[in-house]
Amino acid sequence: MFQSYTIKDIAKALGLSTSTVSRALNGSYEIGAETKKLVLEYAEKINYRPNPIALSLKDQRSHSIGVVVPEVANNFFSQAINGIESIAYNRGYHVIITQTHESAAREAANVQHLLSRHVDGLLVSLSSETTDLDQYKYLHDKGFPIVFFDRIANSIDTHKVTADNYKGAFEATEHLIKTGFEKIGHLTSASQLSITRERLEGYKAALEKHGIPFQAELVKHCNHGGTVQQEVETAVTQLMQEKPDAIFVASDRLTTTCIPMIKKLGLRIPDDVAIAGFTNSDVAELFAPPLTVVRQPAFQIGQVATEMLINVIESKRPVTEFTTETLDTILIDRESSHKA
Amino acid sequence: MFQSYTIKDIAKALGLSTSTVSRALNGSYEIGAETKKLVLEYAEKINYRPNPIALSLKDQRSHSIGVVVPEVANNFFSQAINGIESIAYNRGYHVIITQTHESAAREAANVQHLLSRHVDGLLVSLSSETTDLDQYKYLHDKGFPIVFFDRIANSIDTHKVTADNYKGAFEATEHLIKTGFEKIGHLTSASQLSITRERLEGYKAALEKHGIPFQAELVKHCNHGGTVQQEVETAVTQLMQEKPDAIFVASDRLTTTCIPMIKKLGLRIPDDVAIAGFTNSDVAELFAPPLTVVRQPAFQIGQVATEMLINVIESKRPVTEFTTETLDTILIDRESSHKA
DNA sequence: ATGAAAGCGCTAACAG
DNA sequence: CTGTTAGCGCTTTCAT
Repeated sequence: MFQSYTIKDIAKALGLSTSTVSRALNGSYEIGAETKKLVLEYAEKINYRPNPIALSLKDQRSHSIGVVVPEVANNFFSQAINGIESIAYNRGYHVIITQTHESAAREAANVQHLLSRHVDGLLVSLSSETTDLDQYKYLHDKGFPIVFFDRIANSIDTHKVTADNYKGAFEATEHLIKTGFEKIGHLTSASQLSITRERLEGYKAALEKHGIPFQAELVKHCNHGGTVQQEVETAVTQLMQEKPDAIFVASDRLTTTCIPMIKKLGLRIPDDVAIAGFTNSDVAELFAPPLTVVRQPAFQIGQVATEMLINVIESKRPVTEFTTETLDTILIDRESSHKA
Repeated sequence: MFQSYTIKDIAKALGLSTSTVSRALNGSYEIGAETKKLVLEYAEKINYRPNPIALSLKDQRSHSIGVVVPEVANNFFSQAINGIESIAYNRGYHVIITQTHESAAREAANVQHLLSRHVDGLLVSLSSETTDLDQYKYLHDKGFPIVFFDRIANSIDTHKVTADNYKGAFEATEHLIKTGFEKIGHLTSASQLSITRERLEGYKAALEKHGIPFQAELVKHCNHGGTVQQEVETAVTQLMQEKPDAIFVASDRLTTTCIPMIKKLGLRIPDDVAIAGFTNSDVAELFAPPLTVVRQPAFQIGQVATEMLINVIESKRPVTEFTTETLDTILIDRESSHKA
């Protein structure tokens, strides 16, 4: 359909062999200076580009990395993908993005799909439904490069990158306490997710530090992470029956979806109930009221994870030492958490 | 690094030739039923997956499509990408996404990069800086499949998919007029963009229909489409000096960025100035005040564009008939456009 | 210093 | 019905 020049074309045009051309192009030393110059100039002239597919076939590497995320149309993930792209592009990899839509089955299918495409490594943020990590364990044991980010798999010893969820949650909760709220609810995602656990711990720690007893009935989980309207509605309704004076919301989607529901119940924010939540929305400032948020360094998380992954991929020797990078969150204080 | 089985492994294990195995796998008729069964069962058992790279090399197709968009972290584009992915995935293509960040130079580099990766076709939404379309013309003339979406190139006769920008703008403007506003400003992006032109036309047509004279000083352009804060600030300030009683904003990013600026000028929405604007934000309802928006069918636009592109790619004969699909927008009426 | 040839995984034309 | 062979574009021995 769209033909570009090959090494053969150059060889023919210059009366050389393909191997000579190849050597010239690759800056090999064992080659005549003038021949080399000739080849390079001609290649430049016809705008020669090596065929990456042929290269991949040769060295068994696709120069692509697979990304598995719950949703693309989500502030956190689109920003993270932005970071992933920026690094991958510079290091000569392309990125294949797949979405799980929070389904474990879809996630497994995506991983299979990516493997069949021979990606060189995987960047994964687990779906909220995922409990079975066997496929990742299997791959990792075989030496296949995997880096988890954001929603990580604790039981697998590989590179991981997250925001400091514990600290972010701690700060948000403490902020609410210091502002004067006493009965603080917690709206969060599926309990098996790492982010859910870490944020819950941060929430608990802040309560404890300030001598507020933890009450299990003030914590409500949404197992589909806010993608199912009904679920959030139920959780919010139940939570509000406990009459908390503030809520700390633990995920991007939940933070935005819970607000209209609270309003629907006839409650005013922050007069009846204050809100602080994790979100990477750029427009939280424009909300009624402007939203107090914990913001994750999504772009950097994407970048760091990609750096790590490509380092593993390009490592000469099998990697056995793995690290977990934790990046700071930012708390932005706005009206939704102010005392009436 | 991570080895999977090849057709050769199967051939060896079963004492057959690779071509027989290939035929069995591809369901060729000229093959013994039992041999076929044998091969298929064994392939199934070892979870054989054909190497797509080898296939690509063979038939000179990469089974990947290149996407060129301004930004990923943008409501409209992330939703469109979602649509692109959904179709591409089902039709066996993978998607390589690149971002121009509204730079023409970056756009040209991205196209080159994608071509060097031998993508089978291109899905393009132009940057606001792009005026030179020569590279696209050249490719298109050579028969290379390109589909433009959203921000299209009028001078190139290929498939295109857009929202009905004219109608969307007309409806929004007419809505403002019918609500009772009389001096309606228009905040929009770079004038060379198709979406800018079409929306401006819709705006003008609505004014004309209702006997309101068009005033050029009520139209302000932001050449970087809202990515540069300063530019929006200048445009908004200048526009407000004309004292419009309503503004129709013509792009996603601008709609959200202009709001804080208007507030900063001490103006209340909609009491001092009403707002209606294009945006695909999911949270426009939560704004203060809730925002009247024109919403584009971003997901479908992505889907339709991808369908078209893959059809061209897979067409046996050169495609010479091109169509432009126009999808309806939705006007959602909320407080920001209500009369005091 | 350069060319010939093999091989990466797969398919298809060509023999049998 | 099945095996042999060539070839996609490129690199890399192995010869020369």
